[in-house]
Amino acid sequence: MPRKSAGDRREELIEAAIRVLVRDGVTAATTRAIAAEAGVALATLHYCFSSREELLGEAGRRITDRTVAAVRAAFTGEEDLRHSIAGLLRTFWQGVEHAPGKELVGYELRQYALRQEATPELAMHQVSHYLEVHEEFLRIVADSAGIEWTVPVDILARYIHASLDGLSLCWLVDKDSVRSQQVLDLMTDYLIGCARRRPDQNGLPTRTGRRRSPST
Amino acid sequence: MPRKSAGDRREELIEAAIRVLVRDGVTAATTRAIAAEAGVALATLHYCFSSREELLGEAGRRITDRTVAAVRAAFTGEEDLRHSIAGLLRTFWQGVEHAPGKELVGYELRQYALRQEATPELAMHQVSHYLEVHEEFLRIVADSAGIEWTVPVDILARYIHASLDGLSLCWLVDKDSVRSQQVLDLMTDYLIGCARRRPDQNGLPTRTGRRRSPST
DNA sequence: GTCTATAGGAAGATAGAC
DNA sequence: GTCTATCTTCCTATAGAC
Repeated sequence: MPRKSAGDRREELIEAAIRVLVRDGVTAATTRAIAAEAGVALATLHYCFSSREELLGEAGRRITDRTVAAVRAAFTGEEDLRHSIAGLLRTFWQGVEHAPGKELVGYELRQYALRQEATPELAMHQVSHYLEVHEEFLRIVADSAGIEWTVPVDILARYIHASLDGLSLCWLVDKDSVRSQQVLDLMTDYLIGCARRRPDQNGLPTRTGRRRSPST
Repeated sequence: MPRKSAGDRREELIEAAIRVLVRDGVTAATTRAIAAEAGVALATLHYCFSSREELLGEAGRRITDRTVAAVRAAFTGEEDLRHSIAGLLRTFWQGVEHAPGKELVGYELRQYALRQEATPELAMHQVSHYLEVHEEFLRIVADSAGIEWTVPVDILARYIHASLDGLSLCWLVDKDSVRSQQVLDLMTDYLIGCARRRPDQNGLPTRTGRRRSPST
């Protein structure tokens, strides 16, 4: 009833789409369901978006961005290497256990994008952002704990992303939190083995705390 | 036109469903598409299966069983630990790179099952069979190379499954075979670190080659 | 910009003749 | 056991009044 700009409506519809996606999944996120969730008529949705695919794409990108921003905000490096790495893994893992719906729809959207062949960018968006944030965290850990990685950071980031992603999917199926935690401990041990004391850089003290991406 | 037993038709329909699933994905595997692929009328499908869900469940289970059987047949342990572990990972990885469609539909079916809430067993079937075969391979590697694992085998199996699964999904998106291989090398190194020489068991020679599951 | 109404189609499943 | 024809429901998307 109240008239709003197309931009505002788009906004509301995207948020409504996210709610439906997280609650009921991609297949259930029909244009009708989303319009109903937003409290507007079906035609209004098509006035703001050219197609369901466009809306789902926007919603998907936003879910990724929001998740990545959340972990970015939650994570801080520590001086103790083990705690720092464990914290990195925990930051991601808590997101999974506390919001399984979000995690699940992340997978669904990735496959939705892979099958559409008109939206491979959505899948890439998701993966590349996760890889980036892992790289960033690895650098923070290294800075905080005063170490350097013996393995290229992009490879290590890919390794962490893959392992966490696969472990999440496994947990979504069997909900075995105990064994999952043991696997996380395993990963922690391995990552510690990939670190070596940083050769002293003429007295410069190691920086601690957060490090913002130096150039974007 | 030719009359067959309901059992034979079921068989043909399951195989047809698998072809459609691998080629076009879960969403495209409609009852009509499957019936057409099998060359029978739509009603024949519903004569043999009570619902689309039942048929997809059967097809999904068979895909898993077949994939697991294939890797089982392809893998053999070796005396050299590194080669043995690398072989284990390669056995799975080749399946991914050579048949991305199968891999992708595996993910899709898992999520389909997770959302149906009437078929959680399909997802469990998939995960538990993969975990089992990894456990089995880890034991074969240990036997062949004459080592023992310093980490519980079920945890190590979960770790390998999760990492391979996540890496596959990542590769399906960005197709970065080079970096994926480097991650596999990383995993190999780590697994080697989880092995220790087996304490000599009063002269018994280490068994080499395949080991069939001792009791089933 | 927002709505009601509807086009136009594809989905799962069934009826009933053969 | 197999078919054609159809029911019913749900989908995406649009037409056109307000």
